[in-house]
Amino acid sequence: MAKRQVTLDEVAERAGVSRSAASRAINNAPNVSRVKREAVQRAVEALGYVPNATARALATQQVGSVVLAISGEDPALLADPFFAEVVVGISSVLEETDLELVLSLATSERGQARLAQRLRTRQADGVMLMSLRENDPLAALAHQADVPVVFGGRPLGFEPSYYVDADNRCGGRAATEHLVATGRTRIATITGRLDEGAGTARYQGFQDALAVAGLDASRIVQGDFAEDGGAQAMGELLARWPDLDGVFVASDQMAIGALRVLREAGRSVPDDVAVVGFNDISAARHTVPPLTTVHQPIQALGREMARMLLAVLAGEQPSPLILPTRLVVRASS
Amino acid sequence: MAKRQVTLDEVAERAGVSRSAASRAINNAPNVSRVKREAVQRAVEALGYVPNATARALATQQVGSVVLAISGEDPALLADPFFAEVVVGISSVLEETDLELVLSLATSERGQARLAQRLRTRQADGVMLMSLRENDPLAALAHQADVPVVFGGRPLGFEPSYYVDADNRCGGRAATEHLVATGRTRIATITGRLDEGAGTARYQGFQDALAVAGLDASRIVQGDFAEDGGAQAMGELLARWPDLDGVFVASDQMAIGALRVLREAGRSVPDDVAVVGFNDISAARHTVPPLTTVHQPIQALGREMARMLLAVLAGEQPSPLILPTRLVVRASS
DNA sequence: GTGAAAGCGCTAACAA
DNA sequence: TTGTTAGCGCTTTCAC
Repeated sequence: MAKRQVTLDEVAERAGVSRSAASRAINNAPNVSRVKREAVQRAVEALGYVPNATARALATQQVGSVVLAISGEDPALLADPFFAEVVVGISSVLEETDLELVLSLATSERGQARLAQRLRTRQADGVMLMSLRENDPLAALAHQADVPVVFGGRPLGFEPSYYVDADNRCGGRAATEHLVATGRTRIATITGRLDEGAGTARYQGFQDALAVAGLDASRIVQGDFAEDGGAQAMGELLARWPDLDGVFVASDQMAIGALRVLREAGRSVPDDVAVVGFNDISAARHTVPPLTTVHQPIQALGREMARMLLAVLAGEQPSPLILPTRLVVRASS
Repeated sequence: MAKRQVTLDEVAERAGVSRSAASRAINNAPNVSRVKREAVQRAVEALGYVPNATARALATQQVGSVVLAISGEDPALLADPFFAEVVVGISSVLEETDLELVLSLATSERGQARLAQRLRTRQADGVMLMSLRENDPLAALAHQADVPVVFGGRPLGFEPSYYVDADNRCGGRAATEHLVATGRTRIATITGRLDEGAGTARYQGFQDALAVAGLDASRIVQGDFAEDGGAQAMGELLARWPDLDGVFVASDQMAIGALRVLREAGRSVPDDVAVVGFNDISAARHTVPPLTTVHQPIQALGREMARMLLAVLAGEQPSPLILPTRLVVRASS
């Protein structure tokens, strides 16, 4: 540990050139002669020189990292397969660049404060913000941020310049239409959090479809996207509308909880009650019965967020992106 | 964007003190008079000063971040619920500190190279390394690393100073003993990757138990910890030893795949074949039938890794940690 | 094509 | 308790 760092000066000396020449050679700037470039090359190898990123960052005013901030009070949020997939997408893009990914769970007060500071002091070159709540303090931060911000999902209450979202409304509609098309008439929904864009959009899709079909859209219980919440919501639904024959659940995680409750209540799926989820997480294929759900390209969401941020960083002005969703019919409906 | 940064000098000037005084006040060093401290305080507020972390890092030679590196060729690794939980544990600890978490998926050549560089140039204050393979290039890096390294799971081939692991061998043994105790006699196993510590340890536990019971331990197929691998391995197992009546599967993910194959093969679980998994991921409760499995405290694993790293960073020499595992009996056995 | 010199913003040793 | 003075290691004008 704590070996002394080999500095650029040492390389320069060894190569018998000036420090600036060495610097140019290393960052392969154009104005360096062949011989010097090669001399520097050799010196670098010989000395095992590796540039100090911090110093470089200080000099260039570029940090070399971007942060992914996830809002929400529960640190376990990240364990949600949805976010995990998003992270995979993001890091697959970032791996091709020299940027690194800083994970910022802005759950505690402290976490929020830290994030705020980072955003204001350009301690990151860019920020990706996910799953903002309505009136989320992070939104304010984003506005005064010193660095580009890309949103994952459209936040409620304002339209950011850069975001990538899935077509949640359309997906919710497709899911519900499917229930209608398969003959269900007493259709309920377990919504996601209605203070998040994805939650409201999916719910709107639900309303859209039932309005067109002329069906009653009042069977609704609000959930929270998580499994236990889904179970609880299903219980409530069953208690209030025991005659329901179809339910659109705004996330697969909740749908898994709902399936459990339905089973415990002795309702057969899909015979008594058809269930359609949302997200198409990998677990959806293995529920019993396998879950009909709305597929959204989660990894792609992450990838596109990262790409968009890169584009902004490169001085471009990419336009917002809406990724398509599509219904995947399995046995639960 | 790109507001000019307020510097310490400006604060000092505004407060009417020297820069060093300002610096001391801000880092609340002892030797500053009350009045100056407060003057600086006010100036900071008035100017909206926020220290520049990069400059500080350069001066103090402390970066303020730690990296979690996950080895493996598949970027989707992170979507594994196991890793996701570990990350949750880590970040819950880090959130209490001023360190941030850099996620480094060392999957591509490039990723590895970058990580190597970071490790060698002290671009992070510490490193957590997970799921190293035998002869993993990362291990070499870890040795020449300039910064403290904490391992998640014991790597094969050497004993690092700092690691936290789960008691995999004991867990594998408990799982297998349970199969024995419930009367199974033709017991097979789907191992994890045998070039990873966790994989071999669980397999050893399997062997231990069967040796004690005097049963045949030759029914083994190697898996890879992932669901599809588990399905495939189960197929192979069934083909080679159609008479098996119990199987210890070294990860829940693989067990989920195995359950599917058993169902498709018309074997009833647990009547024809008892299945025991490992990890106790949340999905294990919802398989059909619910999965008997070996619980390990995954979030705690992450937490302890982070704590251990903090301890090392604080100059302590924490001893390695082995977290307990325990059998959770559900309906699949 | 090359080198000298002036920073980037902060900390820390030293002298006062 | 205070201020002065060097750095930390790199980039980048600006003359040559």
